Amino acid sequence: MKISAKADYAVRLTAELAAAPPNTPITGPALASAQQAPLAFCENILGLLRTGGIVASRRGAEGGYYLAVLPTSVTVADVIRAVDGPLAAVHGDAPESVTYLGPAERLADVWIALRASLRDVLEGVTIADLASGKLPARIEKLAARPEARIRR
Amino acid sequence: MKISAKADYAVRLTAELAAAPPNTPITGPALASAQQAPLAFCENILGLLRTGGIVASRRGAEGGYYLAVLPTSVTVADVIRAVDGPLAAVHGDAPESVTYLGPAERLADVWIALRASLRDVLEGVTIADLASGKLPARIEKLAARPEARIRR
DNA sequence: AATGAACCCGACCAGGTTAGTCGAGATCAT
DNA sequence: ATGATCTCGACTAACCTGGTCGGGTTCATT
Repeated sequence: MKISAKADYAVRLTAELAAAPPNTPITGPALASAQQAPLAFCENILGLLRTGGIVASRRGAEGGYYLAVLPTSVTVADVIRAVDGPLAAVHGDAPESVTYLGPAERLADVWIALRASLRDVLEGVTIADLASGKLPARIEKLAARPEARIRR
Repeated sequence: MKISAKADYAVRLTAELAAAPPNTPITGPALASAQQAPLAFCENILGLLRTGGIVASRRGAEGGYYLAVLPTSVTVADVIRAVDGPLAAVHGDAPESVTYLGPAERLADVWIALRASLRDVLEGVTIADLASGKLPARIEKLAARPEARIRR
């Protein structure tokens, strides 16, 4: 249940692209330094985002990376799936494909509910939301709950 | 964003203990075979659950493992935390302790909302719920949503 | 056409985590 | 006392994650 460095960087880089004027490529080094992230790893991730259809790139001089889709139509979930694969998996398999015995029988439904709840958050926030600083009310409300900020 | 084998097994083993009559120890081998899980690994996990205060054990003949707390008062979240540590972390750190620059600034709130939503599910299901097969209405509803079962 | 800036892509590496093993020692029934 | 039973912590092998490196390709500019 942890958010990988790859996913974290991927979302940050995509947000950075969404904040720039459309169709003007930004170079890898510029992106990496804007988010204070290691360059080589960033270009690695940008490659994944490209094969995932989220960003596009132009080579050569005046080249760089730019969004391949409208920032309003790509969600945080899309970005994470592009670099990490499916959002939730129980040691490799999809939650709906595992079966349990005896008293644990209903556990599959817990994992499925968990994934649904993950999706509700991650598919509810677009990259445009993030870049503009205006999160949807549902998300703001969840994040603002007093107990949401304590460690546990 | 994946559920570890350790967490999965831990919940299953705890459910198995909850289904047995209280205070009668169940042996490691019995637990492992009931859930068709590798024995040595199970005993490893049971050790973690013991230091986490969720199960207790008695050695020697007629020994085994039993719940250290009421099954109605331990949640799935408690079990996972006992074996895997904090529920959500962004590459090692707590979500509320990371800070982001520029267009990614609000990302921390997304991660916090995500964790809150995780908790709502995992702290809402007790081991007793699971073992009895009666999940809380909120969870049932989430799991039953038609789109909850498709892969994506 | 030459130049140089920039992406592309795979190989590589270290360290940590994960899944799983094993033997030694503790405990209890008889 | 004995021996069967079971716990328990140290150990390992494989894999994944985060991260690097270098050579090759592409393309705007001059």
